[in-house]
Amino acid sequence: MELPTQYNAKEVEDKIYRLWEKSGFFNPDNLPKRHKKPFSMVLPPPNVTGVLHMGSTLMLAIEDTIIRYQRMRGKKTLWIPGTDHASIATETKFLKDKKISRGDYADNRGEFIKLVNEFALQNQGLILKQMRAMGASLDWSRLKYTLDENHNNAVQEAFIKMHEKGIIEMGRGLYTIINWDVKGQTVVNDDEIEYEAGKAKLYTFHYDKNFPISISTTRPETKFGDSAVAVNPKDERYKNLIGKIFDAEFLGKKLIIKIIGDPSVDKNFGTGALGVTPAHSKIDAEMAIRHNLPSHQVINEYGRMTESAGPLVAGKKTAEAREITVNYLREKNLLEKEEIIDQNIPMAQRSGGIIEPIPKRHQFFVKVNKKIPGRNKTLKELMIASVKSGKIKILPKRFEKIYFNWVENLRDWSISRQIWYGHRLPVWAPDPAPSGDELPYVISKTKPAGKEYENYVQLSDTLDTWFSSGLWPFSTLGWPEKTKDLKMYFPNDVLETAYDILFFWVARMILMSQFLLGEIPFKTVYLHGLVRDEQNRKISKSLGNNINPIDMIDQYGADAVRMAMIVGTSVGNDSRVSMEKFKAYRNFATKIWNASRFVLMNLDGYKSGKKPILTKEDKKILKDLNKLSAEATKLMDNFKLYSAAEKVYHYFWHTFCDKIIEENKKRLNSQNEKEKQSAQYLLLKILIINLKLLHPFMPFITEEIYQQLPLKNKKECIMIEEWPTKN
RNA sequence: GGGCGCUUAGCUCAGCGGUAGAGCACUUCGUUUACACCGAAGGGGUCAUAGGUUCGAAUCCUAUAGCGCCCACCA
Repeated sequence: MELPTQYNAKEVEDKIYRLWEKSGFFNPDNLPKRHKKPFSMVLPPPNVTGVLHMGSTLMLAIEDTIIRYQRMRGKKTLWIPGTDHASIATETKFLKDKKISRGDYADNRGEFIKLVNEFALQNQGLILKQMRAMGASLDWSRLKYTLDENHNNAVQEAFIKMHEKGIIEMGRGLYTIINWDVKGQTVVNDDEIEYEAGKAKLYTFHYDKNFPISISTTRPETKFGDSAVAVNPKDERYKNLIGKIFDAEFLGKKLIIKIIGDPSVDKNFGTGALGVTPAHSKIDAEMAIRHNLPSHQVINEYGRMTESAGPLVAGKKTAEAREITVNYLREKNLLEKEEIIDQNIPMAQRSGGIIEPIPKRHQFFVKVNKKIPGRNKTLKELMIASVKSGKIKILPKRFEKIYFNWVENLRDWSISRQIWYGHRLPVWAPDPAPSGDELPYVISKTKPAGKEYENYVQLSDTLDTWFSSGLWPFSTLGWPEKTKDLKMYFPNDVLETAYDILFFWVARMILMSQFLLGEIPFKTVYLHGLVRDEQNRKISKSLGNNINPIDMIDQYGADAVRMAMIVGTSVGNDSRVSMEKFKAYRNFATKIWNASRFVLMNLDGYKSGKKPILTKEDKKILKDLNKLSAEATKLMDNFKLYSAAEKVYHYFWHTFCDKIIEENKKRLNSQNEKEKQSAQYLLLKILIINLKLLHPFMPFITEEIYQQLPLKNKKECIMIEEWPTKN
């Protein structure tokens, strides 16, 4: 048989992938009988508008390796593919791309959604194709999308169930301070904020000449909304003022300021007195509730001053208002001090716009500290117990600590978004909404029937995209229906993802699963790190160090790319990629190819199935090989993929090729048929075992060679061969 | 401010209580009919520093220094 000396990955990969797809074995329903015990994972669904990047390449390499290993171990393996509509990300991208705003479609939301959806889906085929190019053995017959009818239904159902139990609640209006993304025109959750290090001026001043205390602030423009000055109750300087109420005139605006004592005030910061602005600070709002203070909103959703900010600044942008305020204070000799301090500026992760804390009505929240009726536990407690009990194992273990730390400090999850593209809340309310904080509303998937609901419309808001993603491990299996898949494949065995979405996603899945199914969503969480370039920089477009994985696959082959991603990458740690690495494993592929070619070339007269006489030396070699298999198995079971890959690599190249093949060349050329047969048997045996051990890592080349081997009991493909634990 | 990591051969990283490891790079040699995307031989580390525990420490403990990440967001 004539094979080229260099392995042509490009030619082989398409052909082999088609062979696998045709075999049907990506779908566990089609696997042979020996595959009984289920093993399931979901693919973290990439954003539908995305393209494959190095991070997703790493993810696919790890997950496919795990799945292929488990499949060979005889598991009934299910790996579900899907894509995410990624509401806020996609809508932001769409608006930017088309240079329009939601306002342009104010009267035609339907049309807007249609356009975003088209925009979102136009690239879906590309990312799916790229996953195939990596060799991912995903069950395409179960392909899901987060806007599928079933998933949509799951989202509505989840909302309804959580609302029923009082775990989802509407916020309290004026005293509910949310993070408002002025640029993106939506509420965002605490963890969607990024802080930019910066400097700010801290101003110390009196509201007016008659006011007895001076206060410090970095945001003078918010002071129009003040309703109190808080001091520490133990602060001797102010003790006797507590409880008094003063009228103050602040740039033409009349303020009624009560002096309150609150232990949260730091005596040593600034003047030790804090102007309380309930409408524009979460901490102040909490204080206002404790002390029963009124709240006045002075900044609106567009980052401009409201009417209640008074005549001199109403309608101005916050920055202008600040300038006017400071100038005024300076002129009137009310400004005591200006100092520069370090301050981090909150920015919206998606839009990059400034975050403005403002009050907002009719917002829904997941209450994490509320006891769930009938279970007497809070979501927080359930989330912690899932991991503390050992039911969920997080790898590497240090992330368990990080997880606990995060969950313990978790605050209520704000889930309403003013985005349009996404899952709309199943909430109906009168249109127009009555003024005031109270809103009569009905929870329903469709418009509630009845005369009294005639003027009800569905709320405009959609749900935080992570609310939807949190359902993924079971919605993909058919939940809320009681499907066969759900019964068989839930909880998932492994959830593999990047550590930077531990909170966003992993924690939310645990929350949702515990609440809705009373069960953990998965048993093991395998976290991988970031992929960096050879200079340890993050890979990003702006740095220009972007490596396109598809180019790498074209150039070096998918197997080499997969190995380069896996070897040298331990669980939870960042890894680096470089051309050298790709090259090294491309060379390894060639080595595998040539060694196999050599074995095949020397099989003249070989009788398969007949076991020849083996020397002591041969037996020792096979025994060592057993040891290797056992070691690799143990490493794989412990998710030490990098280590297993390296071991097999090393054995194949430096033991099998450099020693065993070399030492057997003489025997292969021997005139003694028996000796020749023994050598042929030995080499072929070692080769096939190595191919199996390598298959999860380098599926294409091992399959291509397997297809050409003369074997007894040959399976349809190496993909469903038995993983060698002993030979 | 709180937390978590990392520091081992030139580079990237394993090892995590029993005489220092891998890949890549480097040096020398080799046109052996599988492979030069190759082979053979070889050089190279007081495992960040200082203490401690131990018969024995890269490995456990405590400090120190440098680097990195996450969380909080003091008005």
